[in-house]
Amino acid sequence: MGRPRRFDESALLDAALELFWSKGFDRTSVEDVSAAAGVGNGSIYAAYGSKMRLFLTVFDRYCERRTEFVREVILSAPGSVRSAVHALFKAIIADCASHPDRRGCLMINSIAQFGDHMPEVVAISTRATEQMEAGIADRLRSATGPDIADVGEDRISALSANILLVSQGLIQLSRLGTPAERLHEVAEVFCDALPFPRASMSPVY
Amino acid sequence: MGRPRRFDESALLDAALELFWSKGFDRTSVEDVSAAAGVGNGSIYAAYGSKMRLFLTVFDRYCERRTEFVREVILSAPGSVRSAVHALFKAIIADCASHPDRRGCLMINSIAQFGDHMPEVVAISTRATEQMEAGIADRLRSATGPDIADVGEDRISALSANILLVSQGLIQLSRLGTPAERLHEVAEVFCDALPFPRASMSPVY
DNA sequence: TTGATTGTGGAGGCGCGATTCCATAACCAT
DNA sequence: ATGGTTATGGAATCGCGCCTCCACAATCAA
Repeated sequence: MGRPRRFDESALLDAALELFWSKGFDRTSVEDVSAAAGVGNGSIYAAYGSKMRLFLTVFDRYCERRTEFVREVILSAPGSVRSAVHALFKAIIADCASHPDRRGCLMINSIAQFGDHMPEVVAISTRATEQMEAGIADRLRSATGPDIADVGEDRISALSANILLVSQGLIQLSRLGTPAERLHEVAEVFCDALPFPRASMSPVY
Repeated sequence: MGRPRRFDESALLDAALELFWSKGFDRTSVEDVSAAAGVGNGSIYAAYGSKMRLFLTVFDRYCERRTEFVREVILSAPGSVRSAVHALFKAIIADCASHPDRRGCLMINSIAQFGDHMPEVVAISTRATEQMEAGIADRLRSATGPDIADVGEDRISALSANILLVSQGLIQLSRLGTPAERLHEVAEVFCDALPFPRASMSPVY
């Protein structure tokens, strides 16, 4: 055993996330990360090997958190399926509003920038997307009692993907400066169209 | 009057578009554009001043074409509103499939990359988005006869935004390698949920 | 204590690519 | 034809940032 690591890895990754997310990969230099985290770049390269691998580590961490966030919101939301989806959109919109710089979602941003030449980014994103869809699908199934709705199992998956897709679309819209009210309107229209019974007519689960 | 421009500006912009779109802004050098278009970089700088202004010119051109594409598809689609929306998604998915490199949509990519520090990109994107939404809204109104559907004018706008948002989401999904069949399923589920009468029950316009 | 091993951070190498320069060419007006 | 003006494209500049290097520090085993 040699000298133990002195820097706080979690803090370093958080600092790097803040920079990569707010400024973007190219506009963030390793020096920036080094300065923000108070860690010499030698240590960073010893630990991660390259700027890109540092990014991938940060990105994976972000996607895991994001996945957990979506699953947590949709799965813990009480009431009808429609209200749960509504809660998801509301949480997403609130999350967007919490970033005044309109930085959007790092996963979406990274797919846009690296999707065509960084297989790792695609792999991590695909995995996260699948897990989020699975969480949404689990929640949707809570309303597929025989007398509740006629949403077949085969459509649950596509519908889950659709819901996730809309939530990502809302984030994209927010990047253009669309006010939260407008986002809520768009989300509302979608919720209204969901093939599930109205909240007022469904039992409380 | 001095010496006239020798190079074909349209060809230059198309060459630059191909590079910026397929490789991304940062991974495309001005030399690349110069070589691809057969135009010396001196001419490029004389005409556009900087790489970024060249990009903005290209980007604006792309957004106009994209806007026209969406408007053309949705407005010229015959039949019910639902089938028109379906046609839009189908066209979008086909367009994605025509790019085996899964490059996505330059507008979405650019918002992701420049949305937070390039006001021009946001402005161009916002304008394009508004025009696309307006086109979709026009098409939706073709079914708002008193006895057809009860979609209020106030919801037309939100619904239009929603439809556009889904089509952009489909593009994003395609970047992860989602097969066209799956995209069609997701689009289908959305179309089915639209608050318009079923195609089989509505008159042919 | 001492040697082996691994972490640390700052200084510097080094290549890449945006931008500028410039000698030359093409065109118009006179 | 000639001078004024603008276009051209290749060469040169120049700064930035990824990455490497290295002297030094901290820990453990013996």
